[in-house]
Amino acid sequence: MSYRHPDREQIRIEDVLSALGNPIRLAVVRVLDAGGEHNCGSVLNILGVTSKSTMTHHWRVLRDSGVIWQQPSGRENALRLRREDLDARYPGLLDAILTGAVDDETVEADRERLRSGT
Amino acid sequence: MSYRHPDREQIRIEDVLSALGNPIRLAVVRVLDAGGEHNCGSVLNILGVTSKSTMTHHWRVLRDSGVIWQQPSGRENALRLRREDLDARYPGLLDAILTGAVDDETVEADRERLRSGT
DNA sequence: ACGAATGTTCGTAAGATTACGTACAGTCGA
DNA sequence: TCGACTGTACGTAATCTTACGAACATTCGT
Repeated sequence: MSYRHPDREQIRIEDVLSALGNPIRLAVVRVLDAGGEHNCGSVLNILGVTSKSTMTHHWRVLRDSGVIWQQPSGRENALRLRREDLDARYPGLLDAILTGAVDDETVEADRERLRSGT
Repeated sequence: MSYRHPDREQIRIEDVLSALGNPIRLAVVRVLDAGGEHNCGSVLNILGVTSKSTMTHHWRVLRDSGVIWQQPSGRENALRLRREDLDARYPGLLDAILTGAVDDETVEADRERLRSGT
């Protein structure tokens, strides 16, 4: 069986934003964007967190908002970022978000360095 | 009395995304971006919705996430989009979102035309 | 066919979000 | 100073979100 995904034209920016406005789901997108083949378990291992059932919820949010493809393949689910669709509908959005997430880490690390020692 | 706003470096992208992942708040940002002087009441009138107390909640979310400035001025609250800070931290993000919101409306209107008549 | 592997579904629960009315605090104008 | 105006604070309520364990369905390898 396969999942229902929104068509490209059915994607809505507010759904994309609220999907990515969650640390776990944003981290998922960063993992998928970094490349490589991924399934639920591999992402779960990389993030080193949460239960499978919790992730099932996050997969649905990401799928329903149009951010990822999730396709059963054997007993696994192949996961892919819908970059082409997102770039077509919202040029620059995904890159700005991914770059911003990296920037947040940098800024956070800088603040940390300042706090402990000079 | 005035409000607590995050410094530019304290802004976090996930907070920005979840703040804007709400139709009312996204609409607020579009109104502020369109220019002109605004206070709570003027935005409330333009959007033509919801109660003042509900909006007080949304002002807080937008303020705490670093999306807007909210400054008491007389008996009103001046509202301004923190475009410089957002552009500095997340280049291209705000424009991509605002453009995307417009695009969503266009796509929606096209789908509507197709549904009713040819 | 059996057992291991992958991921979903279901039930449950704690906490967050959104919404609204009423009461309140501060400011302005007459 | 009094009343109107702007917006917040508080209480309440419905709904959504996030999380997790246990049971389950499907697929793979042997």
